[in-house]
Amino acid sequence: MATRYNSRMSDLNPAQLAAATHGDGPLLIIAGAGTGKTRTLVHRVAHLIERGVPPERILLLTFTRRAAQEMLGRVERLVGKACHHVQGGTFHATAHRLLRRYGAAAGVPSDFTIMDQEDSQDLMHMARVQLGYGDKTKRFPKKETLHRVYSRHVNTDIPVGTILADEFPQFAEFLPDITRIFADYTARKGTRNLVDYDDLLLFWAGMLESSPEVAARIAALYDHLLVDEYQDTNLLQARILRGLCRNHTNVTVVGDDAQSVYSFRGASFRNILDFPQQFEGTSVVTLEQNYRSSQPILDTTNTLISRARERFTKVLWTTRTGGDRPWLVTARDEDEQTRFVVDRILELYEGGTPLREMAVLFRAGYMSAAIEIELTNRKIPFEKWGGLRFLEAAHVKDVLAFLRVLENPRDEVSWYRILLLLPGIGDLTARSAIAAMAQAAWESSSFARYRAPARAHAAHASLVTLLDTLRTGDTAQTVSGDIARVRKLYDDILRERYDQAEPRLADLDQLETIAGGYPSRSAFLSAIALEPPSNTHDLAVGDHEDEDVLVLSTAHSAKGKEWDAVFLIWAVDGWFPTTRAINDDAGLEEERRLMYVALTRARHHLAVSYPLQVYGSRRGADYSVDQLSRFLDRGVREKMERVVVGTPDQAPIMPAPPPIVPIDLRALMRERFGTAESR
DNA sequence: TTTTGAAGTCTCTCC
DNA sequence: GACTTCAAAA
Repeated sequence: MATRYNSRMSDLNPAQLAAATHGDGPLLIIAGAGTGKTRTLVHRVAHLIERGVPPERILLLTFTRRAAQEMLGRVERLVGKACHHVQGGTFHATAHRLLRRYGAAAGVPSDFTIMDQEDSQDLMHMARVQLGYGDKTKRFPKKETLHRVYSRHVNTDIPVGTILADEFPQFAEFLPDITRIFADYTARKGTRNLVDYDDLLLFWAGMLESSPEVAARIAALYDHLLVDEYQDTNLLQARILRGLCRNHTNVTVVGDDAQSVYSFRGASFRNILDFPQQFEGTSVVTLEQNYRSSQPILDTTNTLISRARERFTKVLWTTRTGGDRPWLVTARDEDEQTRFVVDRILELYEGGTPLREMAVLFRAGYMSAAIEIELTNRKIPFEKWGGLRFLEAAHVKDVLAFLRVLENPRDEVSWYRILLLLPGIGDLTARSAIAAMAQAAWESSSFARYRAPARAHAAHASLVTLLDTLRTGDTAQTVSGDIARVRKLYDDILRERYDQAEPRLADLDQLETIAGGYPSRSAFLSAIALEPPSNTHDLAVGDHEDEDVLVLSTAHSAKGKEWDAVFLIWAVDGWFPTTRAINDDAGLEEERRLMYVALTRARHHLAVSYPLQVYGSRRGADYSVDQLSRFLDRGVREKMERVVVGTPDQAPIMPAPPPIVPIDLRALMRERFGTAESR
């Protein structure tokens, strides 16, 4: 038994070995980028299993489902199929599983529906309108803002008033109104049997803190807890961990404060810094030897992150020698940038680097549009991670809404969405129908009994028929069968509503296919809310691991990954860092860490590019001259190789004299804070 | 009361 | 440059 695993352990360096074979008690692993963090965690799981810990009593919390699967796959290669029973997934998915099983005991009905972010915002909107904040006498926060404040409050425990004062001072005066809306929002979720993302965590923490019997049962499920990417967890998640540590303190967390990039959802690298205080007797292991990147790349990224205000000091080093310096590519404009990236990709490909070993990274999803077009033209296969998602498309959400009201007749958000689709029904009719159903305690035939106005008779009748068919066929029917039936009604509406119907109909075909893989409607609905397919390839059946496809990804979605060659595009001030963060120290620091994450993905080749001139309407201008990202300061640039493509001194092709737009600080301030200029 | 057209907003990151 | 929201017409 020990032989197999001992031989595997020889792959590890002393620090990794110490972490992997750590006994009981809390363990904090500070792991710099590319230092074999995953390898260490994988070996630790293997070690625990070999030591006799039952796999099903190990809980591995990761940032994405993909990360969990990848790790468990590697554990399997070490210890065999025993690891199949290791519990794993995201915090949210784990919370979901536990709530379905133990929620009832803690007062949470087990048949709830999960709302995604947009649903939550819609429900927030309903609360807002209901309470009479719809009229525009004064500037009042929109549903997105309301939801953001709410979510931050739940995840960080920061009082709503403080959040408003810090981040939305222009809305601070509305605190009492906002509090009322939040109260109504919460009540609505309760009566409609809806649960948002934050509730999943909140109820999990609640089960552990308020109900001793349930808490004991849940805490007794696991002997060892392991958490990956701990720098991206928030206070609520830390509370959950503490709650799980009733009977033992066998909790291992791994993270890198320099890679904390999710503060927008309440994460704080404080969690890492405070871990030793929260768990007494913590052992700390630091991993500093980098196995990923060449020395010149490391020199560049080390310099970049050395500018950070506050961090654990650790300098990554490698024994690898040689390698090219990263390129800093100045392109005349976006076209030149695109051409450079695609040409270089082909060059590397000709040289033997598979497409799968290359990635193009950017700050936000929409920045890859030009590259996508060019790749399509040149017939280079790619997949895109992050950015706008398939499931967020309006037509997909429409179809899902039908399934959701079947699953949860009290789902007000979905009812409203469906009703508005029907000809002859608008806002008012939809609300009155919903009110009638609420009156009838959401009894399933109450919609059929609703007396629709004359012009909506036909629509009402066909919807009643459809829902009846779907309800009665319940037992024998498949989820994709349900969707097919919904589409008999919906496809016509879709053609009516959208200009380019064809690609949208194709999306629905795909949805039908995915649904085929799920045993029940509720399993399907929960799964797609918690683990949405992250790229178009995930949607197709089967695995595509072996396919040779280039990756386009947001910097966020690239975290935890690595490639032989990495291209970071749009390294322009105002894009990366985004303008939103420029007046905010903490935001700027996070942007810097995000760029650090992006650049440290590269093993051998790294190119950072930025176009000098941008055409098109950005703040109303036809044209602007851009500056290199402030993060690539002189010290960083000295570690890089400068490359110029296009002819930058050539006069730009454009109408009229160049209306160069300086950043108007006053306008920005006015936008942020209303009228006052001082601050 | 719904629908349609036009002005206005605001750009992100993810479970 | 896309999507939402607001206002007028059917």
